[in-house]
Amino acid sequence: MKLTSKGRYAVMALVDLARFNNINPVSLRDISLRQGISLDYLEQIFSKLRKNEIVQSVRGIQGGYILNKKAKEIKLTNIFDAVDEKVKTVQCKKDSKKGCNGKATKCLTHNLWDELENHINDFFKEKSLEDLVKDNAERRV
Amino acid sequence: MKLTSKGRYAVMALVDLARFNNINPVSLRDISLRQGISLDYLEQIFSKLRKNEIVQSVRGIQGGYILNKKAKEIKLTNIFDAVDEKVKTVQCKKDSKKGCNGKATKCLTHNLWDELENHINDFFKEKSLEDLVKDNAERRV
DNA sequence: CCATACTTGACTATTTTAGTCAGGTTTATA
DNA sequence: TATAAACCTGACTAAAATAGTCAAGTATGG
Repeated sequence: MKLTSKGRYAVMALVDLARFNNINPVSLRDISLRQGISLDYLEQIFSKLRKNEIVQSVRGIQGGYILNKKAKEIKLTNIFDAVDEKVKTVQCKKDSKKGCNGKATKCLTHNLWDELENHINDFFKEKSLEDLVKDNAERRV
Repeated sequence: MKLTSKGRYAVMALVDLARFNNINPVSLRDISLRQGISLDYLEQIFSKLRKNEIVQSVRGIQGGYILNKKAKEIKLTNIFDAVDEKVKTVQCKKDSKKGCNGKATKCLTHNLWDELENHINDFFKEKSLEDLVKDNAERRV
């Protein structure tokens, strides 16, 4: 059970961005350098974040990205949704009327995995970008 | 972020086993048929469960496996440990004195991932096999 | 003594991840 | 209005992890 780096990077980059947000757009190049994430990969990630209206892009020289909402209103769950980082505990279709794996009944542990999924998602729904900026203030270099 | 089938199968198989446990050893063949898990794969999984003293094997005709402790005392966390299902949210070494990714400081979101890991592990520590048997009683066929 | 059941370890196809690479387009500003 | 800085897009791929399979055992109860 592990987090993929796409989800992790998305959050790292947004926290980075959120810290400078009120001043100017932040370029991906800067985030790339500060966070040690490949620029090309960041572009993929930010493309999704923009489509999901988490960030806005500012083109041209001195351009970059800014948050599209207040940091308080951006929850982890929004970020993960945007980059397709999903919590998957079962293989069986969630909403199928049938049971799991073609059986008539639910698999023995179906409820457990649902519960686990909810438990994790609750965490994601609570945490906002603002919380992260506050909690994790890294000393400037 | 997803659960691997090794961990899921281990739990499914143990719940199946726990339901018949007081009567006779349960053969992997039966579990395989009931749960739709390949016998060979189950053998790999049970080998680890046995080494970690979650189950005992009973050889010979009418043999199989029985739980090595009371269902109440077997927590999800024990099962996942046994089959190497680990919760991994960070890539950086957990106990390294240095920061993450060779930097001097912790990465911006390090605390967050630690918190998430703990949140998930708490869930695993609470749930016992007994809980699962009670919660998920599947109607016999 | 042998069928049943467990045991072990090597092997492999598939899928996913974590990017790279190439070739754009847009826009601020000098 | 030229151009450099920045974003945008999609195809491609190496490496790792996953989810098993396969083969060849060993132990034991009846």
